[in-house]
Amino acid sequence: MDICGIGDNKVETISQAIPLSKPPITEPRRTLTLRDVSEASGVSEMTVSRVLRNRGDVSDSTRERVLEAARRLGYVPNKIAGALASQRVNLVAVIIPSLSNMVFPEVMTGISDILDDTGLQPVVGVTNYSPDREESVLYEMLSWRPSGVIIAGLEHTEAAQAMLAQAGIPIVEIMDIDGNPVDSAVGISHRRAGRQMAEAIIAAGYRNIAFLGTMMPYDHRARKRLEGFEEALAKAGLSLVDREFYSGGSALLKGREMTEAVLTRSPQVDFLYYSNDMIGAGGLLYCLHKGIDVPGQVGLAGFNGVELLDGLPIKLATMDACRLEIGRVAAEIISGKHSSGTIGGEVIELFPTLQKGDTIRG
Amino acid sequence: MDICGIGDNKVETISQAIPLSKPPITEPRRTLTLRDVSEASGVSEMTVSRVLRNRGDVSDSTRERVLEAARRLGYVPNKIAGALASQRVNLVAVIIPSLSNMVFPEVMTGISDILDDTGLQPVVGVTNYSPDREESVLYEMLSWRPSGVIIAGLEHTEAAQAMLAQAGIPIVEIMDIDGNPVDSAVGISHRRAGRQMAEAIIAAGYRNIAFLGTMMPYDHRARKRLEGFEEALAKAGLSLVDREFYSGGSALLKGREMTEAVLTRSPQVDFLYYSNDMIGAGGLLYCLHKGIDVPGQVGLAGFNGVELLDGLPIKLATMDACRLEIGRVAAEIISGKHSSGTIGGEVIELFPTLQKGDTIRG
DNA sequence: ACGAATGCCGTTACCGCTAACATATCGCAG
DNA sequence: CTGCGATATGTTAGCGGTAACGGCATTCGT
Repeated sequence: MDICGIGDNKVETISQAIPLSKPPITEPRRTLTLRDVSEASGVSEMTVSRVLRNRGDVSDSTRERVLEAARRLGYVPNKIAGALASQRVNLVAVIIPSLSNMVFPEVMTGISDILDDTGLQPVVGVTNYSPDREESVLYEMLSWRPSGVIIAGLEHTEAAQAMLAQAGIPIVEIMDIDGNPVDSAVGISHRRAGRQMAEAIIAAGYRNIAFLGTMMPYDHRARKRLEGFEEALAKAGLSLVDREFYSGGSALLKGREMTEAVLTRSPQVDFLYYSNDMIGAGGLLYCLHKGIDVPGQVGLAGFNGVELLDGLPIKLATMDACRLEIGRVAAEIISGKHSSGTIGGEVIELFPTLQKGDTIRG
Repeated sequence: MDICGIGDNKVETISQAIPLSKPPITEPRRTLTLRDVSEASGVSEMTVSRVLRNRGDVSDSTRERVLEAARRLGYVPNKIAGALASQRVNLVAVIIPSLSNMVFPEVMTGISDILDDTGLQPVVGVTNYSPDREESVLYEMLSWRPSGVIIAGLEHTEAAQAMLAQAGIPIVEIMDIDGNPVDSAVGISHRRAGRQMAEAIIAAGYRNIAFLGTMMPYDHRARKRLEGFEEALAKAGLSLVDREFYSGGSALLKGREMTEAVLTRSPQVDFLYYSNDMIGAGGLLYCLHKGIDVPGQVGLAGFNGVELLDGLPIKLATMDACRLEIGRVAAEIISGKHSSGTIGGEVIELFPTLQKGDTIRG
C-alpha cells in the first residue's frame, strides 16, 4: 500500500475567489492552458504566467484583467509543464514503512508543520517494511524529481543507497541514528533507548524479564532496541527469561494473547518489555483484567509514547520516540531552515525521555 | 498536515538489477537524461525511451546494451518530462480529512490493493476536516493533472465542486452517499446507519439514551449518523436524554471523560451511543473499571468496526463502515475496472453490518 | 534637458521526453 | 531478382510552461 499526499502552500489558489454562482458557461473540451487565459485577457502568455505566479512587474490593471479571466475560465495551471520549464519541483518525498501504527502520522504532522510555510509539499510513499518495496517507491518518487527526500531508517538496499547518494538533493534519514547515513539523519538511538529501559527496570528490582515484540525481520529499530536491552541485561548479569513474537492482526489483541502465553509458560516472569505501546496496552489490559498486581507482581513497559495510553486505566511505562520533533527537524533540514548552517551531512540525535508511568515499581 | 504517497507499479525499476558492487564511477554533476544513456549506448534517445518503457520493437541486443548503460549510469527517468510529452500522468489524487484515526489508512489499503496492478499511483492529500483546506489541496493536486480523483465526502466548497466538475477526469466521492455526487460515489448511508443502530438499541429495551461525539462542524458523516439516530428515536417516541461533545486530544481518554461526565450528570442513562469506536472504547474501559454492569445497567455502541476493538476485554457493539471495500471499489471505478460498464456517474451503496458485540443486551 | 534607472510587457529558446512519422534493413514469396 | 511486409531504428515537432533577455515608455536625478 502506498500513499502520497499534497497539501496547500501559501500560494493562494485563484479558485478560492471564484464567485461561481453558476459553473462557467463554456464547458471545456480540452483542458485550459495559459494561452486560453492570455487570449481571454488580451495579453501575452508570459504576462499571464507572471500574474499567476505573482512574480515580476505587472500593472495593477492588467493583473486584475488576467485574474478575472483565469477565474472565469476556471484555469488550473499545469505544474508538470511549469516544473519542467523551471527545473523546480516543490515536492518532498517522504518514505515510511507504514501508516497504520500511529507513529508515522505524527512524524508527518511534524513535517507538514514546517513545510507548510515553505511552499514545499510532502509526498508520502509507504513501504510496508519491505526493502524491495522501499527501493521501487524511492525510484518512483525520484522520477518526479522532488527537491528532497525524507526516508525512515538507515538500512536500504544497495541500489536504494546508490539512488539516494546520486540524487543530488538533500536526503534525511529519520527515526534512527545507529548507523551511517547517506547524507543527514535525525532520530534517536534505539540501542540506547533499549539500554535505558533495561537499566530502569533492573534498578526497580525486577529480575525475571521477558520480551514481547513484532516478528518483522526488517523492523531494524525494534531490533536495535532489543539488542540494547539485552546488552544492558547482560551487563547486570541477567538475560531474558522468555520471549514471544507476533506478526499481523490487531496489535491490542496480540498483546493480550502474547502476554497470556508468556505468563502461562513462564510464571516466574516479573517484567514484560513490549516492543511497542499498542501490544503493551493489550498486555496491560489483560493483566488488569486478570487481577494481576501491576506493577507489584508484574511490571510492564512499551515504547513510543502514543497518545492512546492516556486513555488507559493506568499509565503504561514507555519512552517517547520524539516523533513530532523528528518530523520537524527533518523538514527544516530539507527546507534549508535548520539552525546549523551546514549543507547536509549532519546527524541530529534526539533524546527520548523515559516515562515510568504506573507500571514500574518505585 | 498533508501527505502523499507513491508506491510501486508493475514496471520493474531498472535499478533493482543494478549490481553496484561500488557506486558509479562518475559522480554526476547535473542529473542524467535520456541523452546520456543514448550516448553511452550508441543509440538514439528514442530507442532508449522505448527500451525503458518496454514499448515498441527493439532488438534484444540493443535492449541489453541500453539497459546495461542505464544501470551503469544510475539513470532515473524524468516523469515530469514524460508526462508532459505523453499527456498521461499515472497519479490518482486521494483527498481525505485525516490519517490519524484508523479509518482512512484502511481505505488507502483498499485503494492500493486495486491500483497496484494498474500502474496508477495514489497520491494522498489531507484536509483536517477543513473545507478551505480541501479546496486548496484539490487545486494543488489538480495542477499535477492526475488521471482521477478520489475524495471523501459529498460536501465541498462551491469552487471545489466546480473544479471537480470541470476537471475532465473520473471523480469518485467516497464514504457517504447521502447527497448529490459530482460524478461517481461509493459509500454507505450514514443516516441509515444511525437509524439502524437506534432501532437495535430500542429493540433491546434501552430507553434513556445519550450521544457522545465529536464537535467537528465539518464531520458531515458523524452528523448524518446522529440525524438518522435521532430520527429513529423520534419514531419510537424517544429523544436523547443527554449529549456530550469533544474535540482534540486522545480519543480514548476523551471517551472516558465524556462518559464519566454523562453518567454523573444523567444517572438515569442506560445507553451510550458514541460517534466512533475510539471514544466508545474509552467509555467501555471506564465502565468496566467502575464496575458498571455492561450491557445490563448500561449499553454501549460505537461506529467503524476498528480492529482495535478485538483487543478489548469485551467487544463493543459497532457497525462496520466497509472501509476496505469502499477503497477497492473507488479504485476500480477510477481505473475503469469496475464491473458496471458505465462511464462515471454511478452511485454504489454498500451496506454495513451491525455487530452487537457484548455491549447490547439480548 | 538628457542619460540612466525603472516599470511593464513581449519574444525566443529551451526543459526532457514521447507521438507520429520517416527511414533503413531484412526475409522471403513470386 | 524484384517487391513488399515486417522489424528495427532514427527524425521531427511539439507538450505547457518559464528563464533570460529585449524593447519601449516613463520617471528621475543633477
